[in-house]
Amino acid sequence: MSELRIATWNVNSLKVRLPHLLKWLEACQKNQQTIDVLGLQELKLTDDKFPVEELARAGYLSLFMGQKTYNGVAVLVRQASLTHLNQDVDTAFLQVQKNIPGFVDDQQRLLATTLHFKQTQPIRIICGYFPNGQAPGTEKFDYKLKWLEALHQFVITELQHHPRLVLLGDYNIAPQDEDVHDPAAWVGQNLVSEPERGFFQSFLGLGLIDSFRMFTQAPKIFSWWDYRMMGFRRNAGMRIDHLLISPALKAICSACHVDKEPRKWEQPSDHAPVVITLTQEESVNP
DNA sequence: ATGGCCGCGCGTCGCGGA
Repeated sequence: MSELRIATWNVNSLKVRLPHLLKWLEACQKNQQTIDVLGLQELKLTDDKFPVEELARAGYLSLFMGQKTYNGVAVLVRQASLTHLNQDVDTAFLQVQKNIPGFVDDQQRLLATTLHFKQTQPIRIICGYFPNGQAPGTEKFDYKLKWLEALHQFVITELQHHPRLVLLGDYNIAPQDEDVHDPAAWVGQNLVSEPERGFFQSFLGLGLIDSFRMFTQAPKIFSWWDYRMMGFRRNAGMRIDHLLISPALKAICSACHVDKEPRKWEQPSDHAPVVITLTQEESVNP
């Protein structure tokens, strides 16, 4: 029996958070919870500043698309998890798509790629940093809805070509009231408003499954906590980072959890990583 | 305790984040 772990983490500046990232990857490995694929969001750096070498020394190949100050996404894959035919950057990241086709955007928010593993059949990864939206009624909110509509169309096409698909990232949407620390205070606001939740449901309507809700979870599990007002200490958070999986992956998905540990460290990201485990009977591509 | 943040940039406050 072999396992594959796929994670998402908004690091809120990779420059500041690289030590946390390396420490977390190492800690996971030490705990027999090695991360095989990691989608990162909010790199906040240009491509020339991406820490390719440091991550390579940690055993990971990197696909990334950054910009100055804002946004930026990456997909990391553990080299040792890839088949022997996919051992360098050019062969590891196949069928790369940068941003949403047909959606003109100067913000770097989406990477899609296909990975070929030793442990299991190929998997399509779509890593997104969904727009924040600021507040309903603003231009940024309109942009968020347009981005979501374009993504919805893109995912329809992707599912036709890639039955084994994970749509992961910082969705900036808390899908249900149970994903919000104080639902009454947040009614109609950004991250929980009806149109945003409507788009989240529309992804489920395509057959995607919220991996987190496949399993019994303790109440009040969140993935983001505001830096202000002692959000983390009060567990005043939201669950806005998600891994949606296609039906073909549902049967082998055996766990999904938020790892709060890195949020407790000094100078943390305001988001915690979320991890899914895929369990396969045996190796298929030795 | 009802309120306190953080990262970035030709910056020393304003913006964006969520």
